[in-house]
Amino acid sequence: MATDVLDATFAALADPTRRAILARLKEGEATVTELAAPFAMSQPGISKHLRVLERAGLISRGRDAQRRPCRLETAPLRDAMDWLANYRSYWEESYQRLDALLGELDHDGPDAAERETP
Amino acid sequence: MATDVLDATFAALADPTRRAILARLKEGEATVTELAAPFAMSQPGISKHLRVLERAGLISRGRDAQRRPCRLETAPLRDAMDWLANYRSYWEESYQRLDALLGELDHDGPDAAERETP
DNA sequence: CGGTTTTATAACCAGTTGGTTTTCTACCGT
DNA sequence: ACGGTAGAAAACCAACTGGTTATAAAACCG
Repeated sequence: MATDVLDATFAALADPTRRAILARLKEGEATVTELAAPFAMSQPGISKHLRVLERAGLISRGRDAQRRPCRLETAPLRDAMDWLANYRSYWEESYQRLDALLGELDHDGPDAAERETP
Repeated sequence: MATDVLDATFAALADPTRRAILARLKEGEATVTELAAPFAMSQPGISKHLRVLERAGLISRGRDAQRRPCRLETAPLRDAMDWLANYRSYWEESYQRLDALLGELDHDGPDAAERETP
């Protein structure tokens, strides 16, 4: 998993407009003007965002006369999730420790193991 | 899940130095100089990266005399994974469709249902 | 052909980012 | 009290971002 791929992916995801565009593309292909409609932004503004998404591999574009329909590409999203998944065990481990602590408190009260002379 | 939280999280993750710092912190707490050691970068450079990570909630810092040990905080990583997980069904669906298509080909050949006058 | 629609490109601007060097503060050990 | 160590803060810089307007290119429609 090349670092600059993750760089581009995370950077592309760090903008709410671009995340909204991706969310819209989950519903299916869309043209640039369709994608631009919900936003109070100029068309070239949207085109710039689309170029960022395209260079990150998050969308691909076809041809339909004048239109350039965009479609979602999920491969980089999976790479990003794979990277994040490396941390899943870490936070689940925290839960396990918390669970164990709570269980111990419930049973014996705090520091039951360390107590010696009651 | 507030959008500016995801903004800050993804933006923080979009830098290889910062991702390497997080990876190091999986092994446990570390001081600034410990974190800086592997990089060909000035100490203030690392401090700047740490501030970005801290403002994104990805690390927290304690006190140990002059040292400010950093520890990993996973909550924003979970939020990021939650957001990405919304796309998991999409790419799995693609696999399902591919699976279905391959199964159909194997059984009846393509377009078996549409055939009428052989 | 001429006009309209769809998209891309260019040039520009303000603000942010990633890095530097220099300096400052706070704490430790002797 | 004093010198050394850990880290932060400030000032600066080049490069990149996110937005704009204006213009151009490509393909349709009549």
